[in-house]
Amino acid sequence: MERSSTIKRRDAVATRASILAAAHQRFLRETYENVGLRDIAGDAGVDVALISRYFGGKEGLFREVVSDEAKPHLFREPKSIDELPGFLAQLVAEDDDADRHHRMEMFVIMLRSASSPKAGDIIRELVNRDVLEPLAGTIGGDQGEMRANMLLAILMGVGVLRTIMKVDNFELDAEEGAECVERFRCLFAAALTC
Amino acid sequence: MERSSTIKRRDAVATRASILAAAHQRFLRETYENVGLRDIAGDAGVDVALISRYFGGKEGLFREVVSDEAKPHLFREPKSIDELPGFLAQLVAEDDDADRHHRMEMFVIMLRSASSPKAGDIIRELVNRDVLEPLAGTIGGDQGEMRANMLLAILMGVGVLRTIMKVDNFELDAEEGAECVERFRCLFAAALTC
DNA sequence: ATCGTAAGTCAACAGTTGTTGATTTATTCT
DNA sequence: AGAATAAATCAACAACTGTTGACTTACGAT
Repeated sequence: MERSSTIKRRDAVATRASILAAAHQRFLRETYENVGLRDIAGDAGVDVALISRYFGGKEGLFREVVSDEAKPHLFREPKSIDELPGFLAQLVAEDDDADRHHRMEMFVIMLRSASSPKAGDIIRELVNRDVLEPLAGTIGGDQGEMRANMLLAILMGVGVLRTIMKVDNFELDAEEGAECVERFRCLFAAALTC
Repeated sequence: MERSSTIKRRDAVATRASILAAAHQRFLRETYENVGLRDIAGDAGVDVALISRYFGGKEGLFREVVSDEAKPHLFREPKSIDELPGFLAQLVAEDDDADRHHRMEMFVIMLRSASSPKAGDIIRELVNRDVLEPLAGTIGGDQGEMRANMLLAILMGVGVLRTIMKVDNFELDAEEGAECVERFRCLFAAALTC
């Protein structure tokens, strides 16, 4: 990503970050096994060997991509149950905010590689700890766990349909944008109450 | 699948079916690229070369697995919009019926390999033609397309959460089973009306 | 200025993968 | 029974994967 046109200085943390950024973009668009380390290395402008050297292998690289970026960005903020539908609706419907955009990117990365045997374990652990449990905590009650699952199911379903099935018929122009948010807000509210 | 303990007779259509059945089971549990032709051949009890010979390659095999089985089993029956929520709810909540079971298996196969570049094209075509368009037709109206997308999103989200993320906290015991159906029926109804 | 250490490069490895050609075996028709 | 055809097998290919070791280069401290 950060290829300077001048002579490249030797900076370990810079190249590490460069690899991480390139890996993020690749895993965003391809499956875990369809992303080659040579592709990432090519994008980052470094040698392939450095990846296995710095991250201990492909699995370690993927773990660092999803976990280090997810922690501060996923579902940490304490939302009350009342504003939860609106919050989730904005998350799926609006893409302009940088934070929301990053959140959805993490979701896509997770969805893409969730089926892979190696990446799947990493993702499952992350989803349970950083998404499902906080969400169930916010909802509360003995049905909180199940409600959280239903909300996440909708969230993921939209993600799959959009980025993987590439259907994307949820209109995004400005006038229908607000209507789309409201529609999803209503749907999330129904998942919580019905 | 059909390994007789006696001497195996030479039957082209039988081994073709055997390969197809083995491939179905493999693609049900692994991603397109994680399923090796040698695995399938081993399960079917045939040589690897036969697969490329009969189906023209891995891509052709996958196409035949998803398309030939999907056609008569997916969403062909003409449901009215009123019984649509109940129909979909039973589909996701109850697994006892053989037809419903097969339907959900096809969904899982599609979800597993949707991210793969080669398998994805095949699946997208199938989803649009055999699921999304009939569904939008049943719903009708100018918003039918979008409503169909929302329904499918929920359907897929549940599938992802269950079979890929392996969360599966939707209880399935007999007493809560009916409650689960009702909950999803309500959710699908909300997606249609809100 | 020089030595030591860290950063980066190169080449090759061992293991897969899907696919294809030549060959052998079984079945069917005359 | 014998020839012709289809079915199944074997072996090997070429391309690709992630990973490792040995080597070279640049940097910073003494």
